[in-house]
Amino acid sequence: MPIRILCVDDHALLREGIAALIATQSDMTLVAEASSGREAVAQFRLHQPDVTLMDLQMGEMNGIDAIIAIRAEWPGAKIIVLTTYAGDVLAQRALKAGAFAYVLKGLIRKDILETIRDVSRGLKRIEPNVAADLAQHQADTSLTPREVQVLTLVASGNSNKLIAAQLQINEETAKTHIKSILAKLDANDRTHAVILGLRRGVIGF
Amino acid sequence: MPIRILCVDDHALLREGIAALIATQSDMTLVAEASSGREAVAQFRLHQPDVTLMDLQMGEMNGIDAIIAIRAEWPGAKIIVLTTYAGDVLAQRALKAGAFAYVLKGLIRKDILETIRDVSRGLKRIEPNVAADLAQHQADTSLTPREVQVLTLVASGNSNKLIAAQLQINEETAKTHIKSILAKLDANDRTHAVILGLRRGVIGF
DNA sequence: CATTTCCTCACCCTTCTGAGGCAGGGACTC
DNA sequence: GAGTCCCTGCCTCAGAAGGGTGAGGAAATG
Repeated sequence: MPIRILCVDDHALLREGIAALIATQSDMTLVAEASSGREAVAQFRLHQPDVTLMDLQMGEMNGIDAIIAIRAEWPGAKIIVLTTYAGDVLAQRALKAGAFAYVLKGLIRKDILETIRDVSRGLKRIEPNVAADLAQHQADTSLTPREVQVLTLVASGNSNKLIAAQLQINEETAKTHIKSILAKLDANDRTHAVILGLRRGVIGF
Repeated sequence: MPIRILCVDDHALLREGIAALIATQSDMTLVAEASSGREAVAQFRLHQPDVTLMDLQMGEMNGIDAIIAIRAEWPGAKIIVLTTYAGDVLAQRALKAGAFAYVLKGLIRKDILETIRDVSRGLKRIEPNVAADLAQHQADTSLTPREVQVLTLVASGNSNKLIAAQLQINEETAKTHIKSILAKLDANDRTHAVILGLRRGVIGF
């Protein structure tokens, strides 16, 4: 009984690569593909695959929301996050959402196939790189929702005054949030904070 | 006589996808793969393919430098840039370096195959999206080398004083560069400039 | 109920930033 | 040789950013 796999990625070429890779394995079969989070949920509903390979960056519904949606309906769903690169915060969120593994695209075939087999057996598996990142930062206090909101506005080039206006809070409050963000991310200034936020997956591009 | 193709990308999975795609076409054959710019030049030297598919973001030597190196040796080399997403500046530089086409990953098979055929016949081809971006910004004066250098330092969270120290120039000069950058990119402040620089491919991640 | 976290706001103070204008020297082009 | 672009430097000055500290209310957590 082969491992039934669903592949979710908005890059057709990459899905093609996965398909080709899986086709070479006698114990695996690709039962469906999806190019967005929304499609992923639909396809999962249709096929209920043993393992789902899920990208995070997608158009219609991101991977993390898709993971949450799928596991809300099927708590046993085994999902592997397969992403180009993403900061530790994204990895953390994905794992918290119920992902079984977090692997980077660009890995050699063997590693990806092994991860699929491991996960299909119910084992969890984290990339050494990602694990190191997680270990390094998991102790760090992460940003609060409000701080993420502020940082996002900072990333758009807003001044404290404009941020305050948009969030309908006092400018002093905005400054307090900024100060907190700088301290938590260990950033030199707001620009640095934005870069670190991007790198670590706190804010999107 | 099939179109002989070299595929350059640091993602093994994506190369796999390309390979699978090309394998379905009777008039194309994949003669070599490379996972870095350096390898790309070596493989080109070995096989002198009709068409090269080249990613831009790679570890050892980036795609643009690889294009320049290859076309320095073989001015007739037909290279297609195949990238996930990149700003207009990168596209501009790639085309200037001698790329025949600039297409985004995530396109459907047909478009990619058509581009390969067009380029193999010597036609150039630009993505509509990318072309629009280029048209929109090509009038803009681009950043000077020094300004790019300054912006890169800004992105690392350096103050004007530190930037000046690292470049061994006066802080006032650093400020002049910053002012010029802000004006050219039409940015509100340095943070905004960094974001715009990232989006447009002026600076890397 | 006690504690903690988060969001909110306030005040003081120093430093940095960004707008504006100006100008000389070097390199390159026409 | 004239013009242009780039890099460099200087000045002023208002406004913004950031460090430090404190503190109150709301909500969640134990």
